[in-house]
Amino acid sequence: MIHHRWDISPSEAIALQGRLAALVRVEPLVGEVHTVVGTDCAFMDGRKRIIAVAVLCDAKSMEVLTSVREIRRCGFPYVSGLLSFREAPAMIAAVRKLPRRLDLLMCDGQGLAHPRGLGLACHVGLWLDLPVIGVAKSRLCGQHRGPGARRGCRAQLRHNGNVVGAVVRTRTNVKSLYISVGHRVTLNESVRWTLKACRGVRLPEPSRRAHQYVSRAKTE
DNA sequence: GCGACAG
DNA sequence: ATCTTGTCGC
Repeated sequence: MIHHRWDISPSEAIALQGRLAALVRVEPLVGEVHTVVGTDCAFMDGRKRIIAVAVLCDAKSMEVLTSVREIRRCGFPYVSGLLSFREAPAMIAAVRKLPRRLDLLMCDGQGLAHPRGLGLACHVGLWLDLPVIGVAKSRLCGQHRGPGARRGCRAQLRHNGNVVGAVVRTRTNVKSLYISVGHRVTLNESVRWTLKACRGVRLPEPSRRAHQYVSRAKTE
């Protein structure tokens, strides 16, 4: 069963990740991608509440079509490797508020590039049964050679002998991004969509807009 | 014991 | 993530 309780202990969460990881599917996208959604979270009242934002963009122009938000009380502490238990509940609720259908989702964090193969992007993808790409700004696990300095350069991210993601230079001479599969998409498609969505800046447009919106919403 | 550690 | 202003470089 994919759906489960979220109010569990860190040790129970780790055990659960082991079971859920086996359900993640790496497969080509099905059908055309017309819309791409970006999500991001921020904290309010000194981490007492969490706000999640989901921004729906047109896949062709990457223009924003709609955005929604969800505010909840924080129910789980930040623990490296257990990020989804802290952010996924609010993030999932926000995505479900979107009025239109979404074809692809970008999460701010790792997908398969996770110690137990179940990063935030995988967890959200399984729960919603949607194609999800993990777009992280820094490394959680695995090693890699430095990708070239030019936009488009990439390097394999491997962990325990497996390729779990790609380190991608989305902008020349700017810190690279850690891309990995969340669910129902391949690593190559993930990299291509990420590059396609970066309009001259480091972060893909849906993610960048989600970050802007969540920061703004927090101050209102 | 020591260093690493998504957001 | 969050606390925070201006500043250096492409």
